[in-house]
Amino acid sequence: MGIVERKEKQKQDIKKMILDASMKLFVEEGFDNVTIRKIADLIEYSPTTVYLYFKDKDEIFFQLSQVGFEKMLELNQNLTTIANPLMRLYKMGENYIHFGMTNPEFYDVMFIQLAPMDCISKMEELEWSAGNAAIENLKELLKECMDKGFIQKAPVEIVAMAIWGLVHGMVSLAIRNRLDHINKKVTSKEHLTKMMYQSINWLLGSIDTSIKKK
Amino acid sequence: MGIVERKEKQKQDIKKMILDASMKLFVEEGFDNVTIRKIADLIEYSPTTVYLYFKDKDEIFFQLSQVGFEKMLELNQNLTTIANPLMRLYKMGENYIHFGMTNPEFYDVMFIQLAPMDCISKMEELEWSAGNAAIENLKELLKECMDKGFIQKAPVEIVAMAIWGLVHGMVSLAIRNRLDHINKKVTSKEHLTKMMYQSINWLLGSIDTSIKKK
DNA sequence: TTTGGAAACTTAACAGTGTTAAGTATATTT
DNA sequence: AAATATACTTAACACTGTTAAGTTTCCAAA
Repeated sequence: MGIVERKEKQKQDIKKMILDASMKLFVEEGFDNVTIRKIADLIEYSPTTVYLYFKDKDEIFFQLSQVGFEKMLELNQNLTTIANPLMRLYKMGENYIHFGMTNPEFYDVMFIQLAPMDCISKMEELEWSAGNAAIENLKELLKECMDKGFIQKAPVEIVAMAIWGLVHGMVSLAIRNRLDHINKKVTSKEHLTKMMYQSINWLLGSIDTSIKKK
Repeated sequence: MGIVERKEKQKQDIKKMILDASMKLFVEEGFDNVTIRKIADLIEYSPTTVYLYFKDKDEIFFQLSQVGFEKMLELNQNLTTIANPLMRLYKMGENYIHFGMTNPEFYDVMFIQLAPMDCISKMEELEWSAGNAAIENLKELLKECMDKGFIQKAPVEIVAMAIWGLVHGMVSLAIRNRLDHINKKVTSKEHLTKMMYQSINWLLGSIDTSIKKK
């Protein structure tokens, strides 16, 4: 059965070629410039071949978003060494913001575009597991913060929504050019990122119950 | 000069017809289903006529976003009667969330879609005045809260970014179907909205310095 | 080794998109 | 009445995602 095995491998190879080509277009030219025909050109197949490996365009974007989640997970490796849960929460927020601001296309397809979610709702048995895992991660960290008395006890979903909302809100506003005049100075990407760090710092400072309030 | 006047009025009438038709498609069928040809069908003109009144599709979306800002401003009339600035801030957040959750298409074009911002950056002399005015509004309210001792003094842009980020983040995640599994229960639009209210309540409770902390 | 059939891939097309150049009516001015 | 300016349309260009039908390639059984 070496043949059927090799065939399967070839199939996976072409699938990967398609995703790599999509990724290249996606990162270099942005979401809207990923077209089936351009992908086909890059891998030197006809456009219809793409449909032999992916149900539709949404599925390609779903797969790209999965790659994004992997990249993000990798970035979060630096959290494991931080013992203090509130500091870990801060660093998590910093990682999130940094990821979004330096990989806007990935961030887009992971958290803004409808395509991947449409794909999930179309395909039975498929779900947003990577996203949900990230949410559960945040919720657990918050629970740890509460249990250890770093922040006041409160319904964990409510706080998680607030904190995720905070970082996602700032990053997505920036990506969609809504923060360009938040202050008088020129707001470069780098400057905005630093301001966001200050914002999460302000929030965590406000809810921190482990330090004496003056 | 009665004729040139009437001509000008007719021109404005057709412009309004185009916007009304766009709005109808936009609200009833969503952003992606607004096409020049469908607009033309509705107003019973040829597609090219639309281009005699608007530079391109982006300009139509820019105009629609402006209508959205007007609706939002109207909604915020209920703030004027609230004396306590922190309560005003809470109600402002509630208004914002309510607006976004009940007018997702408008919210989309105002704060998520790139089209209106692209229009602004293309047209010289055009700027995001409605959005910037809303930001200034928030900043002033925050300053009042700080001056009157309701919340700790902090750089107002940083806090504004955090709070706007918080509400925008939650609403845009909801609109883009990323909050569907934030908890085990079925998360209806109404339920999510209530949770968001609790989130802003949690935040404002955390930063409120006007009440004794236990 | 030849033949049958499955698998892989392409051609051509459908129905749609935003946008524009060129042409035709309509209305106003000279 | 003729010339001109305004309003509008026809036809087309260059794209898009997607699919039905046809072709080529490859592998297994006769």
